Amino acid sequence: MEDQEIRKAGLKVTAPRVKILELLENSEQRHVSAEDVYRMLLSANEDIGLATVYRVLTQFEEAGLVEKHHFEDGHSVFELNKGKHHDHIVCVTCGRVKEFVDETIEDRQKKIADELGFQISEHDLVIYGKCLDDACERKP
Amino acid sequence: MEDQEIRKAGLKVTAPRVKILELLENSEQRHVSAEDVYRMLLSANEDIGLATVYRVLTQFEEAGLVEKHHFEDGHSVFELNKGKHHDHIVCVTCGRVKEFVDETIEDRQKKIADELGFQISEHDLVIYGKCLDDACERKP
DNA sequence: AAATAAATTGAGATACCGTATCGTTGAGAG
DNA sequence: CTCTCAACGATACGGTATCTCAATTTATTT
Repeated sequence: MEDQEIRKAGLKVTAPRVKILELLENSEQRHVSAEDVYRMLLSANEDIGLATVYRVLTQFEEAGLVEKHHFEDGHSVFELNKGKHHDHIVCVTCGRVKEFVDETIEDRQKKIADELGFQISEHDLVIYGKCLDDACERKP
Repeated sequence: MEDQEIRKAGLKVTAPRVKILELLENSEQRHVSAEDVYRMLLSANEDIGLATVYRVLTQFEEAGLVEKHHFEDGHSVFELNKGKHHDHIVCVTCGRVKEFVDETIEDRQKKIADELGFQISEHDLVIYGKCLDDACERKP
């Protein structure tokens, strides 16, 4: 049950939080924006304000339940935290997102930060490209 | 002379473009936001509108004269294009930015994109961390 | 050098994303 | 069940970036 996860995060179990968490868990796309979530809630006839969506997603992020990413187009997306770090590759045309992990890159990053006198808190590698999928089209 | 570069970019040589390019070339910081540029112009008693600053920077970007980067805090910065690709490491506290290049990482990226069926157009690796500089302080 | 056509400009309006405020509601401890 | 404080929805707001449009400027043509 979602209730447990929310409680564990130190948050009260409220309808919006449960609904949003459910939605994230059952969503087709792993990467959704706050607006996406809001629209999905409307479709589901849930009466939840946009401000609450942002609030809840931010709280979930602080609690480590979801991760937030800022892509170059200025769009922020949230995704359920699977607990495993990964980077993203985004199609510049259709917006499709894939995930990947590469130990070599991870190691090099640590080394570089070390050399430059930084203590890594996090990082974001995003590769932008054109995917070769047949259905790749610019979104409307 | 800046005129040449602007002309080569296919743009008319106008006062705002020359001033902005000069400013980028002589600026202390390599990484400046549009607002930064605007404020610098005001200080220099130039009568150039904010909209123009955005327009010119965007044109410069399209012409390849500058590069634009979107950091996680939602801040965009521009920097003169030295023609050489590099990535960034940003201090989460003081905002200091350093650049680096790592061939190993570059290679791995190409390989990953290949495997996932993407044709890389560009990429952005940003490492966020805490720098160990003595003067590191949160900005006012 | 003057005329002209096209591009560019500044000011302000506007769009956009995300945050803050505020009065109301409801979760959950006692 | 009652009470208190956190959480809520609505809406105003803030900062960044873009759009609109009349006025100006560029650079080409006379």
